[in-house]
Amino acid sequence: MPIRPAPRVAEPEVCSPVTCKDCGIYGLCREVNGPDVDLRLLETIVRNRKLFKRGELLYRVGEPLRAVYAIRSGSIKSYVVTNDGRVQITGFHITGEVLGLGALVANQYMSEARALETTMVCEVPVDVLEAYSVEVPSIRQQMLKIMSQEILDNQELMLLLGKKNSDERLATFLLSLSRRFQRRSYSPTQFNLSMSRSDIGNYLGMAEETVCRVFTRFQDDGLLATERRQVKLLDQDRLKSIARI
Amino acid sequence: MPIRPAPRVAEPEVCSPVTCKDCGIYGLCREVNGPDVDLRLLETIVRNRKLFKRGELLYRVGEPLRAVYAIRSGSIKSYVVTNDGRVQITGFHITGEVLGLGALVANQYMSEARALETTMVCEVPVDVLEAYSVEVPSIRQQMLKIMSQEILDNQELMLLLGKKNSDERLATFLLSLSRRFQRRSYSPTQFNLSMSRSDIGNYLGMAEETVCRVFTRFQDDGLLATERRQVKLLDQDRLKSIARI
DNA sequence: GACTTTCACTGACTTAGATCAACCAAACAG
DNA sequence: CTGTTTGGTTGATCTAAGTCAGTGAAAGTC
Repeated sequence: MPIRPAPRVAEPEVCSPVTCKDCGIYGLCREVNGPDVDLRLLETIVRNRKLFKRGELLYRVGEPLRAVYAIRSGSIKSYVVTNDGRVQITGFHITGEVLGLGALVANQYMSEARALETTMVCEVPVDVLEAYSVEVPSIRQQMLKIMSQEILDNQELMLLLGKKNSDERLATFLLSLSRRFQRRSYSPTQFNLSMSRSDIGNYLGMAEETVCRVFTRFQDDGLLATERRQVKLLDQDRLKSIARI
Repeated sequence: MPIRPAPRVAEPEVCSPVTCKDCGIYGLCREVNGPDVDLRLLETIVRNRKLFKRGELLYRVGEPLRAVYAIRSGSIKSYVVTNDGRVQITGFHITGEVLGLGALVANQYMSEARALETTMVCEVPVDVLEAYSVEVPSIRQQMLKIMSQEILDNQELMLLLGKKNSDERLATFLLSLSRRFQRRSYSPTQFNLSMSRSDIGNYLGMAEETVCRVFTRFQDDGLLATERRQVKLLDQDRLKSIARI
């Protein structure tokens, strides 16, 4: 049996709320706060803060679109369900990201969304969003950009599920999270996973046990250090070559 | 070795073009041909027929959106490619279906599309489409409906790739094709597969050989009859229970 | 603080499906 | 018409990852 050092990593940092600058709808807020526009959107958004506890539902598939959500702090999972009850997680959303925009197409939510931990969101009612997307053209642009990123993310997940092995899947997952934390001004090398091993396995199409084993092997190989949900990436280059990014 | 009867199936029917009534953009054509609108859209569409031979490319990922396509006859595959060259087919499109609408979000194509056989399409230039979607509100509705179906199809594929075994995958695939042929007024029980076993395997995330083996087993079990690309579904109920639909 | 539940991890074993290799039939090219 | 290529099928073998079972640690709960 190989000796594994099981290196300690720092305590989880307090989950601080994102600044508006790092928020996915900052573009929207900034636009309506330009020289010639009033503060109504920002005010509406700021007034509509909502808190979801771990496990609470934001919306269900098929429900009429009420609002889209920007995550100020915390994290959320999106998933779809078969008629025989099997679940496929289709995305994790972290602080600063926006979800629910896919619902704009059909005017109803296309998936279910559930908080992974205590999560504070800015709720943007759809009528407010639509009114402003008419008044301020670049809001429309911003929304389309987020929606097209959603399509690309889905395609990337299809590729991962259809064509990658377990090592590639987990490496891809960790590097994607890393990149997204960096974009929101968090550390790209050290972060806390708010989802369970089981959720990761579900998302990546592998068994929970396999997720654990790959984590352990990556740790043995000096690629990263983990302690439960705290992760420290030690060799991003090698992870990239494993993920084939 | 079990004796397999290898039942004969009828010759492939001639691939006849879809009637406008069965076409995915019929709603659009009909709208602009209502009592108070002129014939410009239909004329534009009918004038812009294009023929693609097997293997020819309709568009590449990243190319600026020029037009969307309605298939009059033939079939097309959409796919995405990793930077190391692996391919994941994300959809097959048959006669009567519309493709390219996903590109409206980012104003550029999100995947590559290639003809599986000699394929006749109605090309709808994006400026024509946009002009009419302003004039005729229900065209916008029709487009949104097709786009939301695309999102749902992607989610279904993620679920299939992440959570289903080989039998479920192939049964799901065949029943999905069957339903779509039926919608376009073709036989739901007997049809021609325009894609190779290798393409089916790629789409469903399984090896070509596994696709063959499952076809053979389904045939042995009396669920269907195949001869190369010609398929006859013999027991849709049992297929449904396998697919868990 | 004791009890229960949940979660992460590990080992032993099994298996679905991949890979490798070969063959045949149809389609195609000259 | 003949040689060549492509696509579909099958058998033999291998292996990556799933399943089952058990343990310990952490996090809730009363």
